Parts: sequence; structure tokens; C-alpha cells
Amino acid sequence: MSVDRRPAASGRPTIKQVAQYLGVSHTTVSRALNDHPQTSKSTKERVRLAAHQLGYIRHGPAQDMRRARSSLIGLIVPDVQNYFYATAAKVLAASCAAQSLQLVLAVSEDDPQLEYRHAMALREAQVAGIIVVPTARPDRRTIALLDGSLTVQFVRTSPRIRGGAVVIDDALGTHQATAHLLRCGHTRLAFIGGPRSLSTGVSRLDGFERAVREAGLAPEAMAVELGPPRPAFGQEACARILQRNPRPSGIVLGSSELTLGALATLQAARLTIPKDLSLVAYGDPDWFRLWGPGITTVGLPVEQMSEIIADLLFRMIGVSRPGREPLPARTAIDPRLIVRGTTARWRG
Amino acid sequence: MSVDRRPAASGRPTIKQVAQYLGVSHTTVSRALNDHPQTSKSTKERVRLAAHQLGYIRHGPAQDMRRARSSLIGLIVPDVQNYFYATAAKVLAASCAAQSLQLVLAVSEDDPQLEYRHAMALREAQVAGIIVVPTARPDRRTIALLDGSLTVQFVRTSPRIRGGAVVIDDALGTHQATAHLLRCGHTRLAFIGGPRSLSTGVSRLDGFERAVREAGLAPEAMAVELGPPRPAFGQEACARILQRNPRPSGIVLGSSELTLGALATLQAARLTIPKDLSLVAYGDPDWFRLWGPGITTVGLPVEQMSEIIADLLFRMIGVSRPGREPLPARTAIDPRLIVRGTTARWRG
DNA sequence: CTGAAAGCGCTAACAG
DNA sequence: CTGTTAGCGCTTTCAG
Repeated sequence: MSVDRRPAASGRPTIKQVAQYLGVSHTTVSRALNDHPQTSKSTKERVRLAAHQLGYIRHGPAQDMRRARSSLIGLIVPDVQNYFYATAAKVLAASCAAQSLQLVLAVSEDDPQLEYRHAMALREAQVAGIIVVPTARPDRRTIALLDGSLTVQFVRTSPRIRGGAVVIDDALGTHQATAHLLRCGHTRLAFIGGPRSLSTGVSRLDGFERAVREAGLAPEAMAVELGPPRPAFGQEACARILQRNPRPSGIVLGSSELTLGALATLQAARLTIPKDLSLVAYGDPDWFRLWGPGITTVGLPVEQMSEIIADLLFRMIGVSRPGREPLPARTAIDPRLIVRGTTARWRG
Repeated sequence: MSVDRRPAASGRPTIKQVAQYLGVSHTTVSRALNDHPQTSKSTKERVRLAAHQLGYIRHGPAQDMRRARSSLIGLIVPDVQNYFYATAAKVLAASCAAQSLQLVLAVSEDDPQLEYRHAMALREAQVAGIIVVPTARPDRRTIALLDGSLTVQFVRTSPRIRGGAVVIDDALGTHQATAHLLRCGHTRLAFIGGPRSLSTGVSRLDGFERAVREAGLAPEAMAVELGPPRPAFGQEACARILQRNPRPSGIVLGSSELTLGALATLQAARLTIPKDLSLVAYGDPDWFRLWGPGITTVGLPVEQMSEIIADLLFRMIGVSRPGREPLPARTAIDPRLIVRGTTARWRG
């Protein structure tokens, strides 16, 4: 008749034990613990005391299940080591904690298959919502999975994924970077960026080309290298750029990871920056300030963006700030050029 | 009589719907989906097809609840922006994914109160285990919470927390760093490290002092600065060190965060490294290689450590590699000195 | 204000 | 091999 008699695995008391201990029904305990309005003050106190004494710990999943809600938020990023996503994770974890939510971290390594598996795992875990930095070409099944839950996109956007998005005005960022070099008198420029399959790849290239064109120069004449946004590609791309004749005098980078690679090549080539070459990076990990004369870069308000996206998702889910202006579908945040020491006037 | 008729919130079908659709019992569906041995091959196929067609997604929490287990692993770190913990998070997330577990990220900011709240939240979420980098002085309640679940400590250990631990042989690390400077002919050394309340603070200082003593010098004569392992402290500590007379010619750093601060001070003071001063850092974020002549440092095998701790926890939990040697209570990993350009022979 | 009973989605005896 | 039934820990009608 009766099922397994396994003692509640964790060994922790449940509301039933607390109820039994007090000689009341477990319903009463539940109500007291949840501060039900129609429960007497004295009962609440008695129950809370007993619960505390017995070392009662709420069983979140059971509660969530019964209430048909969830305390989990999924975050899918390509790479947590990247300072940008690490910072986002920090802020998002804090935002979640403030709402009594838990952040589940999934790293896609920019691999659509892994991304799919994570999306599935998160849905199975019944997350309340998902924050995703999509890979270049998400699997069709991933899209379906994401569509079926409350999802917001961060930094990158994949046109087929619905739901809100918080992005950087990337074109503005690289435009500022490029315009700065042009103002310094550089006319032979290079750009190292992500692939066109990434929304960020397209926009950042766009800003670069637009600035070049506005200066009356031809984008086609510039050295453009697009590839995976990883240090390795930055390194090779930079090496190719250095071999060009005439050699570009200014480089615009399209990500901090690419910058890492480019700097390695520049260092190996024993070039003096900014005497031999000027350089504007993208993003602003704290060591940029410390490197040589300080790296001129496009600063991104990561913290702010992360807070906005948390806020957006929380409002979609229904926790926090319920009444407010309608949910913005897409928020673009402006980056800001930070001029430090890797850019200088060019005397060709 | 009947309770709320809310349609399964997510709108997704449950095993019951799949069962109804096929005209079988939901038990059969459950068995088929879980590859129960005593279920016919044909039924399994029929069920799986139907489940797929209906877009069935497993309800993890319900399954976990019934099975009295959990798919969640909690990770409490002081700071994810720190490259060391970010790397650990990456590896741990991957290890978890490989076991169909989810990693829940909690950032303590080295605040015992926050740490307590995270520990509580994780227990409420019914995590299967917790990986924690404890704060200097965990709250008594935190200890109790951690004791009540399977816990392993990472990098730092708090004597009152039970369970396994994977740490760095920190004394060896700073000993190597210090011995290297001494071999280079430095006799006036400085050490900037974490507080004595941290296990890492004690060990790292220990290695430094031991090396000094072994060289026949007096540790008391050296400039030792201990404080919170954050850039701000590294910066002030370094400034104080530079003001000493005679000025130390070599600095040993006790963390990468402290290094960040120290470098800022050194740069502001316009000192040339390693001509005016030699420096050995701790940890090895990728930009160390790129900074100036390359930063000589104590390299830590983060990935390896993270894999070991995941393995340890998984074995404690009971997933993965069941039969094996007994669980090691404490594993200490050896760091390795990486000599680059910030250290040089001293000609006083 | 409190208790009894039903059921969230699932799995595990138990009986056929 | 499959169905019936009970119940994980919790909340929520509904009836006192």
C-alpha cells in the first residue's frame, strides 16, 4: 500500500512535522509562514518560533510547483571569462538575489549545439525567464524553446528570437573610435571585428565604414578583418594587417577579446604605440588603464545595461515594479569613447 | 471539490496529456520516457514520438521532488569579475552540464551577511551540493546551513566548515616568488597580501616569511601590508611601501586584485620595472603576459582545480564515477612560478 | 480563524 | 508488460 518510507532525504523537517509538533494542521503552518492575512498573530508567532527551533527550511521547488511559478532565471552567455559577461553575470546575480530569484549560469562557448542543450536544460528546470546572448546562428529548436519562455536578448540579437532586447549602439561606438583616429590625421585604417553573422559584427563594421565614408575616404581601401571574436583571431588578423603595404597607421578593434590578440601581435612585432601605430579598443576591462600608456577605447556601460535587462525581464515575469510604462522591445545604450594613450596625432 | 483549474501555466503538455493522447496511462509514459527496462520497445517509440510531437518538456522539479534528489549545484564566490573565479565558474558550469546539473551562481562580495542569505537561498532551492569560497568570517548560521548540505570549499578554507576542500599550496606559491627575488639579489622585500582572517592570507604570508628566513634575513625587516584583497588596498599599500626608506627593491603580491592596484601606484610613481623595482604577482589573468615586459607571477592551475572540485562534489553527491578511491578531505594543488619580465637581478 | 481534502507533475510500489 | 494508487512538500479551495 504505502510507498517508499525514505525519510525526507535531507533529513529536514517539513511543514507537516512542524504542524505535528504544535498539534495544528500543516495548512495552518503554511499560512502562518506565508503571513496569510486571516491567521491570528499569536498563531503566526508560535509557528515561526517552532519552525525556527526545528530548523525548518522552506522547500522552494514544492512551493513553486504548487504556485505554478519559478524562482530560477537562466543566463546563457558565450563566455564568462570575458570581463564583459562576467560583469553582467555579477550584476544579474545581484539583481536576482534582490528579487529572491536564483541565477542559473550556462556557458554556450558560442556553439549552437551547446546553446540548444542549455536552452533545453533551462526549460526543463522550469526557469521563469531566460537572458541570452545568442550565438551567431541559433538552432531552429533553440528558437522554439526560447519562444516558449519569457526571453530577453542581451548585447547581440538574433532576428528570429522574439522578446525584448538590450543592446549597445555599436555603430555609434566604432564610429566614435574611427572618427577619433581620423581626426588625429590617420588615413590608412584597419578594422578587426566579429563576423557578419553576429548582429554586433555587422553594426560595429557599419560604424567604422560610415565614419570612413564621412571623412571622404573609401571603406574599400581600408584593411578589414572579420572573424571569431576570440584572441586567436585578433592575433592573426593583426599580423596580416601589419604585412600590408602601405601599413595602416590606425587600428579599430571590435571587441576586447580581439584586442587581447592584437596586442600580442603588436608586442611581438616590437612596434611602439602610439608612435608607430594608433589603436582604439572596444570595451573596458580594468587592465586597459594599466597597459602601457593606457588603452584608448570605447567604454561600455555594462552595469547599467545589466540592470536594465534584469528590470525588463522581471517586469515581463511579473515580479517587481508592476505598473510602469509599457515594456520596451529594444533598448540601445550609448557607448562612450575613452581617450587614453594608444592614440596619437599622425605625421605620415 | 476540485482545486484551481489553471492550465499548466507554461501551457506545455504533461505526461498525462501525452498519455491521454495515446490512450495509455501516464505511468506508461513516464516509464517509456525514462527508458524503464520492463517496457516494450514499441511502446517506448510510440510514446517518444507522441511526446516529441506534442512538444512535451520534462518537468525537472517535479521529477526531482519525487525522486528526492536535485539537479542544482550552488556556487558561492566572492566576485565573478575576478578572472580566477570567472574561470572556475566556466569550468564548473561545464562540468555540471556534463552531468545534467545546473549551476546556480551566487556572489558574496566577501560579505558574511550576503553569504548567509545566499546559503539560505541555495538550501531553500534544495541544491544537491554547494561549492563555496568562504568569506573571512562566515556567520554561525551560514556554517550550520552549509553543514546541513554537501559542501566543498574552494581556494579558501574556513576551519569551522566541514566537508572536502580543494586549495592551492599557497605557501609554496609565495615561497617560490620570494625565493626568486632573493636569488636575483634583492634583500629589501615587500609583501602585499590578504588579511590573516583568510586562510589564503595566512598561507601566502607564511611562504613569504619562510623564504626570507631561509635566506638568513629577518622577516620583521620586510615591509608587509595585509588588507582586503581588492585593487584599492593594493594601491594604498603599494604607495606606503614606496615611501619607506630605504625603499624595497622587490615586491611580492598576494593576489591578482592586489596586483591591479599595485601596478596603478607603480605607474603613477613613474617607476621603471624591473629596473627600479622587481615584482612578482599572484595568479595569471591573460593580460599579465601583455603588460610591459610581461609580469612574472605565480601561475595557478584554475581549470584543473575546478575539475577536481567538481569531481569531488559529484562523488559526494553520488552522481559520476561511483566506485573509486575514498573521498579526499583536502587536496592542495601546487602553483608554478612563471618568470617573465618584471623581475631582474638587483645591483644595489 | 482553522482544518480537511485535493492536486501541481511526477515516480514507485503493487497487483494484475 | 501495463494500469491503479499513493504521495514528494506545498498551497488552495471549501466548509466549518
